[in-house]
Amino acid sequence: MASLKEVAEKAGVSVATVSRVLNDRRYINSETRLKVEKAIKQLNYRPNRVAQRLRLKDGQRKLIGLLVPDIQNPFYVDVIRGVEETAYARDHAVFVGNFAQDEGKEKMYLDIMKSESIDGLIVAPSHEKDSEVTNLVNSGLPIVCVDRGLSEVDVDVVLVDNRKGAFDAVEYLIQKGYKRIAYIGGLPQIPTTMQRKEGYEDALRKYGLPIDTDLICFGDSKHESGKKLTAELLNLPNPPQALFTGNNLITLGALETIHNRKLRIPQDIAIVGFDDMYWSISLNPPLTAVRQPGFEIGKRAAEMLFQKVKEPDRPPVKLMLKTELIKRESC
Amino acid sequence: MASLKEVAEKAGVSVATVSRVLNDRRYINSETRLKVEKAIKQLNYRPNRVAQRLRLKDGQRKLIGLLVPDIQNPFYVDVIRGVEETAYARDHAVFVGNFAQDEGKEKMYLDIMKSESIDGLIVAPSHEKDSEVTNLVNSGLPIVCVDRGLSEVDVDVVLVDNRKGAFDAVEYLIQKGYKRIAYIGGLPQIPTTMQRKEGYEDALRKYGLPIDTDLICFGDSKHESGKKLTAELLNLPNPPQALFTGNNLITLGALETIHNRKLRIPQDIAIVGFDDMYWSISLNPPLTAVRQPGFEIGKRAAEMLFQKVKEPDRPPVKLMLKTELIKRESC
DNA sequence: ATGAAAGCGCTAACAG
DNA sequence: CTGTTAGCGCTTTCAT
Repeated sequence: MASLKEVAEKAGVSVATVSRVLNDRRYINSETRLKVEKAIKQLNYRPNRVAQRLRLKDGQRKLIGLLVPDIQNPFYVDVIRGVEETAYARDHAVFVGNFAQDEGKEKMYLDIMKSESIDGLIVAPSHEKDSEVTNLVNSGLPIVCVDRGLSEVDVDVVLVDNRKGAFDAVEYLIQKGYKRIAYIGGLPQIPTTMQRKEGYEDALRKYGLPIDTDLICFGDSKHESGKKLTAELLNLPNPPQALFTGNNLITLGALETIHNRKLRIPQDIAIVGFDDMYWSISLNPPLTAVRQPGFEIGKRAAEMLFQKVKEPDRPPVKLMLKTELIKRESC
Repeated sequence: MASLKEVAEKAGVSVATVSRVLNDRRYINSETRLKVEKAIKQLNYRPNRVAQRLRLKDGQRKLIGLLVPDIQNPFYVDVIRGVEETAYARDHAVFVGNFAQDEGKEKMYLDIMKSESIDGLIVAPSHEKDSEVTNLVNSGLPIVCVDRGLSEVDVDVVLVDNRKGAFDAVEYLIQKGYKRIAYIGGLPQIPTTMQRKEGYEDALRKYGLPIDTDLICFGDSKHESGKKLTAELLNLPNPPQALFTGNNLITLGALETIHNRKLRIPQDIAIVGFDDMYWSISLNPPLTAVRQPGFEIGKRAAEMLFQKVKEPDRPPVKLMLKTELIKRESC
C-alpha cells in the first residue's frame, strides 16, 4: 500500500499538499493539483483509514458501529441493511457486531467499538437498564437505540409501537372467535417482550376475556424455546385455541412443534406471530403476522445518528413507527 | 478514554512499562506490575485498537475481514456466525461487509478492508475471475475464499461439493418418478450456479433423460427471480413436473409463485431446493433440500485463515465439505 | 499556495 | 528490569 509520503515524493511536493488536494479542496494551484492527482493515480493510492481515524476528531472518522442482538433473526438483518445503505450513501463504513443475546459478548463488542474510534453507535441494548450502554451514552458518544430504549438515561430511539402491534394481533384473533389465546414471549428482560405482553393483555381485557397466567410464558427469543414452550402449552389439560408468538424465531419454533404433532392450523390451533418475513406466505399455512419495518428502522436510526453527530447537544428524540397486521391464513 | 500515557503517569512509570505489562509479560518487577495494573483498573483503561493497528505489523492486528454476497441469505448468516465464533475464540474482531451482489459495492468494501489494515480476509468472490480479489491475493494478503473459488490464482478455499449435492437432489427426484425436471439457477457468473447445473445434468444423463434447455433458466439468486422464473416455467406449454431450485432465496420465491397459483406440492409440481434452513420443516409443505454446512464452512475458513496468517508461504489448500439431502415432503 | 513539524496512541528497538 | 525515542500514516496548525 502506497502512503501519502510516497505520493508526495513522486509528485515532488510535501505530504501536506497531497493531504490538501485529498481533503481540503481550497488554496491549491491547479498545476500542483494535477501533478498530485497523477501520482495518486499512478500509485493507486488509497488513504489508510486507520491512520486517518487515529488523527481525526470525533464526528469525522466516517465509521459508525452497529450492535444487534441476533443476526439469525431476519428482522435485525433488515435493520442492518437499512443502516448500511444509509451509511454508505454518506460514505461511512459500518462496523457490525452480533452479540447473539449474550451480555458478555455485548460488553466485549462495546469495548471494541469504543476502542475503534467510531463516530457513533446504533444498538439494541440487552435490556432497559443495560449499564454498559447507559455509561456509553453518558460518556457523550452519539448513540441511537433501535427496537428497545434505555430507562436510566434519555437517549435517541427508533422503534415500533409494540403494544399496539400486539393488541391488533390479539384483537384480530378474538374477532375471529378464539377465546383461549396464549402468549409466547421472548426473554422477559427485553422491553419488547413485555410491551407485547401488555398489548396482548389489553386486547383480552377490552373483550372481557380472562387473563390466564398458564397461557403466558417466556423463553429466550429463539427458535428452540418457541418449539419447547409450544409443546408445553399444547400439553396443558386445557390447551389454548390460538397462539400469539412474540417474535419470528419463536413463531418458527411453534410451527415446528405444531407440524410435528400433525395438528392443523388454524382448525386445531391458530397462530399469529410478531414479525413478518417476506416469505411468510410460503409457510404452512401462510402466516398472519405483525409486520415491523426493519429496514426503515435501520434507515431512520442511521439518519438520526448522523444528525446527532453533527449536533451532539440537540435533545434526544423518540421515533415510533407503525406496525401493520398482515392477514393470511394461520388464523 | 484514558490513554497509555495517563496510565503511565498515574502509576509513575513510563509508557513502555505499561505497554509491557499489557503485552509482553516478561521482565517486569512484580511490584511495578501491581502498580500498573492498579492504575489500569482505576482508569478503566482499554487499549486504543486504532493506534495499535497502525503500529502493529501484518498478522498481529487481531482483525480479519469477511465479505459476503448477501446477508439476506441465511446460508451466509451461518457462514458469518461460524467465522465470528472462531475469530472471537482467538480474540480477533471481524469486520463484516455485505456487498449485496453488487460488484461496485464489493470493490468499495475491498478498498475499505485494505485500508483498515486487516490481518486477512475471508470472501465469497462475485465470480471466478474477480480481478479485485485476485489482485488482493497476489498482493500477499492472506485470503480464504468461501463458497466459490478463483480461477486465475491459486487460493485457499472452503466450499461444498455443489455438483454432487445437485446430482443427489435431482437423482432423488428422478427416483421418485419425475421426468420433466427444471433447474432454476442463480446468477450465471457465480461458480456454484454452474456447478449445480452440471450436477443436475449429470443426473439427467445418468438416467437417460433429455436435457431440455427450455427447463434450465437463470436469474439473480434472489427471491424475486425465483418467483418470476417459476411463473415462466409454469406458463410453458409443457411445464415441468418438478423444480430443482438453485439456492434458498430462489426456493422461497418459487414457493410463493406456486402458492399464489394454488398448485399443490408435490402433486401438481414437486420441488427440491439447494440450501436447507432450520425452519424448512415449517414450510408448506416441509421442504426437501440439499443442506450445506454454513456454520462449519465459516469455521473452517477462519481456522484456515489463521493458519495462513501464521505461515503465509504454505501452499493453498482446497477444502470440500459434504452436502446432505434432507428428505421431507415437497417431492 | 506550500512546506515543516507536531501529535493522535501505541509498540519495539535501543540504551542503560 | 525500566526509560527514552522513533515511527506507523495521516491531518492540521503555524510559518513562509
